[in-house]
Amino acid sequence: MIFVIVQAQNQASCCSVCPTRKVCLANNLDDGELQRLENLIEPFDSIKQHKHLYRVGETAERHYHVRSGMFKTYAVNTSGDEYVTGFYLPGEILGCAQNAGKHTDSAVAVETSTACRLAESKIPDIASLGIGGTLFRLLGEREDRRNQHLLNLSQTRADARIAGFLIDMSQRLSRLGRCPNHIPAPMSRTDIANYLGITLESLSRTLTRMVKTEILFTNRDYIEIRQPQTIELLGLHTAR
Amino acid sequence: MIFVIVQAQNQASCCSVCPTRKVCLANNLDDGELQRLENLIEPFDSIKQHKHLYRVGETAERHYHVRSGMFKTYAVNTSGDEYVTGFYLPGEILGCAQNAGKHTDSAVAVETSTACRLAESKIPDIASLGIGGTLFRLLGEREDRRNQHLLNLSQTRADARIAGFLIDMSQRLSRLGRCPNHIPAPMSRTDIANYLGITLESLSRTLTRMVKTEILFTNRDYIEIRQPQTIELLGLHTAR
DNA sequence: CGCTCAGTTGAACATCCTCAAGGATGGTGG
DNA sequence: CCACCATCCTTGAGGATGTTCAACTGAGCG
Repeated sequence: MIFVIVQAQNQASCCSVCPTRKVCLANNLDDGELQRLENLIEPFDSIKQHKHLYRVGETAERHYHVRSGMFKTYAVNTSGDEYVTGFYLPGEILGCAQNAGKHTDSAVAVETSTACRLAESKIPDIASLGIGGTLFRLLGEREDRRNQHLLNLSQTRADARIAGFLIDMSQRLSRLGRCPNHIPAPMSRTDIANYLGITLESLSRTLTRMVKTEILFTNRDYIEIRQPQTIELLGLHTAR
Repeated sequence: MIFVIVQAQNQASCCSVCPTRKVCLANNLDDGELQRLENLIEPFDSIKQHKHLYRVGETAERHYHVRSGMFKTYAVNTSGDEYVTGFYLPGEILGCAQNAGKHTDSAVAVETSTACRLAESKIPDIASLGIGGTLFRLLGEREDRRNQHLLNLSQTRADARIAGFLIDMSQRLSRLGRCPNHIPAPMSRTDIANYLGITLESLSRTLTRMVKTEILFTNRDYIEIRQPQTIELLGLHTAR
């Protein structure tokens, strides 16, 4: 009986049956390449809600690829304030941000999630698989998202920041083949507000207003975009 | 006579006599390695004020290393608004931000400057020189600065953002062996305000207030930090 | 059932933004 | 060399927006 369970887990850890296969490194590989990739990747781990994937200051030896669920990364300043620096969906990479070989942020699961590990030392092997390009594409997209977030934070209006956040999530969900108007929100409102650089109260008030005007529908678990075109307009709008 | 001038230029383009040698890729190389590096790097170009190093959408074939002066990078949104995404000092790398092989931002000289070019195709050769580590360190520092900027923008107070900016510039100047309290400002106030996500007027007013309280001294060309400890405090302070 | 914590709502206040006008500076042409 | 102009920067007043502090609501859980 135990044996059966173990076998089931092994199967589940295989890239060939991974639900995010189409959007991660395993994209566009033939069966032989896929098997070689599986030998390079460390079996995925299940990370319980609020458990850390890694912490700031730890030696950065791996990249992590989200397989299911959601992670957030955050940094803490000298005053002890937490700053949420990113949310990560399946297929996305985290753990790259490092300085002098140490992680410069911490990563925690906002809901029970799974992630594959890829040792940095294996990156040359990855490149030889002909998927170095995919790796760099993923890293490039990550950089691009960070730039977008930066531009988003240079806006002052709360509704514009929220819209920018929703648009970003929306695009990333479409890429996963999921509904772009149904934004899962397993993270707390505090986390979202923090990520957007506004207070919890501002976020709450603005969301409430957007629900009243039927731009959104929200509950504890998700945010539903009812008027995508309005959100799009708000996101483009800059306060200056 | 012409020959003499050409020879002088060639000498100047050599890493061995480069003023930023100690903070760029040429760091810690012996004479032989230095010569091999010089063969990989394209001779530096002088870029006149307001001239572009590259533009968004162009094929990203090279990294650029600032040799002297200062560059800014910026993006333009669909409404035509400009967003300054970074300022670059000697020794720093720009041109990495790309998506699908195209530059996602534009780079322009804010004063007459020089920059070395490094073709991406040469990066494997760079790695073989044993300075791949230095390249990744430079890239890592760049990533780190971007993260800091992100955290800076999540603050709402103009004085905190300005302080964060000055602290960042200060640290980068020290690394160059230059005075950390004398911040050159060849870029316009508009550029700085834009970079900090505040209006030109807010920047101006806040700077004026800081000058009146003798925290700073400013003129068109530079910002002098008179009370580093006050700036430090403001930078740590978060509005939330 | 009551506790706790996340989220919402309210009122007063601080800060920033907008629009507008007034300097200062650097370059150009007479 | 100086007057003029364009541009950049500074300053002012009023309105919009976000923050703070505090009270309240509601869902989840022992």
